[in-house]
Amino acid sequence: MPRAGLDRAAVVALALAVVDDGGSTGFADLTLAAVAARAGVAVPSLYKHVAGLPALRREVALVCIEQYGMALRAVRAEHSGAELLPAMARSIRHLARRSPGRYGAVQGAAWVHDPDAQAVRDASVRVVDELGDAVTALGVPPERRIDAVRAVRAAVHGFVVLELDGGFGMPDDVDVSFDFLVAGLVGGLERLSVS
Amino acid sequence: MPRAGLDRAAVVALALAVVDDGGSTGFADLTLAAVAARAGVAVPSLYKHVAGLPALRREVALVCIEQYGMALRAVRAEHSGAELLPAMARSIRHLARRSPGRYGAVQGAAWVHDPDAQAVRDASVRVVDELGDAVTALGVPPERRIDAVRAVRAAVHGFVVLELDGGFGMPDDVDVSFDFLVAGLVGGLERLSVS
DNA sequence: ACACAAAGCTAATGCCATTAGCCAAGCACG
DNA sequence: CGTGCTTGGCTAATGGCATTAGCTTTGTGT
Repeated sequence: MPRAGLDRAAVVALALAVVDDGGSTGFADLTLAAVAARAGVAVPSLYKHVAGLPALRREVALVCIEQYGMALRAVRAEHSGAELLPAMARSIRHLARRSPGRYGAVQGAAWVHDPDAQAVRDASVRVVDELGDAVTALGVPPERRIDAVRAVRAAVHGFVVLELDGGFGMPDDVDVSFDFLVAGLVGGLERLSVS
Repeated sequence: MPRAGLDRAAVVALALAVVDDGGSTGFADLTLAAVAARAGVAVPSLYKHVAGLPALRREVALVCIEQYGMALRAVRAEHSGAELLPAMARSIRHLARRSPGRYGAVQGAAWVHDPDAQAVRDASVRVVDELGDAVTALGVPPERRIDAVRAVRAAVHGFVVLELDGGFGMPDDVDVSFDFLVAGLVGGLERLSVS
């Protein structure tokens, strides 16, 4: 029987493929059995490369969060000033729609109290910092920065989650609603810089 | 062996207790085994009262969504005009913090494409209608009503989800951030009525 | 050519949901 | 009071999953 030639990275890549194929619940539904099937290998063989399902989830989440952060950094390289925040918001939604499973991996903050997930936490902090720069570029004063970032995260994340779960029953144009939300957000934050 | 005297309602009540004890993942972690243990009964006995785990989840979700809707209706009975929306937002967050597991049940919109979940969908629609009334009371014009409701849902839901998952790393006062978010939301929507 | 580490495997355990089929409790009616 | 049926409980069996233990084979490095 020929070897499959797996390694840690290959297993994570297969897991990402499973997540991608699983729609918006792809991450929650991630299973060692599915990864093993895709690798053409028996389930216990995976333990030669990853410590178990929770560890694999952690690795997958790390990749997804880093990808998320890279997307935001790319946005920052191409936009500035008041354009930065709306561009980031659009980028986040775009990412979530293109890879709903991976977006789900970014969410599930089981990491918060997991001592083995420092890398995941660090990556999350970098993402939040990007958003902080964007609100600052909007003129938000430093003492409001945290509140502003929280508001942005809440609004964008909430919208995306509701959209992915099909929570917006009406067929009415969701793009318009998103632009409306972002415009309101930007307007509200800009007014902070003058008042 | 004496009978346990269960019925459908009792099983759902036990399931709600399991959800309540399970923190913010209580709904996701709901298990027939846990319910059976609490009932002092073997797992298969539950099938005499509910059709299975998915069905039990549906029943639990229905209770939670109706409770959610009742809370909003209670708010509407006590507030009006521009005070209605902020009061509802606070009520939603309060509910979520007091019963994170139940809030999780409201979320998981697996119901959207489940033919057996019409009652759940109907209850959700009633909740959204409450919010629609609140934005209307703020002076939002009818053609913006849908966008406004979506923005409110996204912002509040996003905030609550991030808060429950511990997604707000900083210890900085989360109450202040929530008030900030709600104030921004109300301000943005009010400006629609004049422009 | 040999030895040893790494990468597969099978077998076994345990937890969960679900189905089938058995048994006893309690009520309903003669 | 008894006879019997409905009903709510049970055990046993099946199948999916994760995990652990321990065996075997492959490849590589010397």
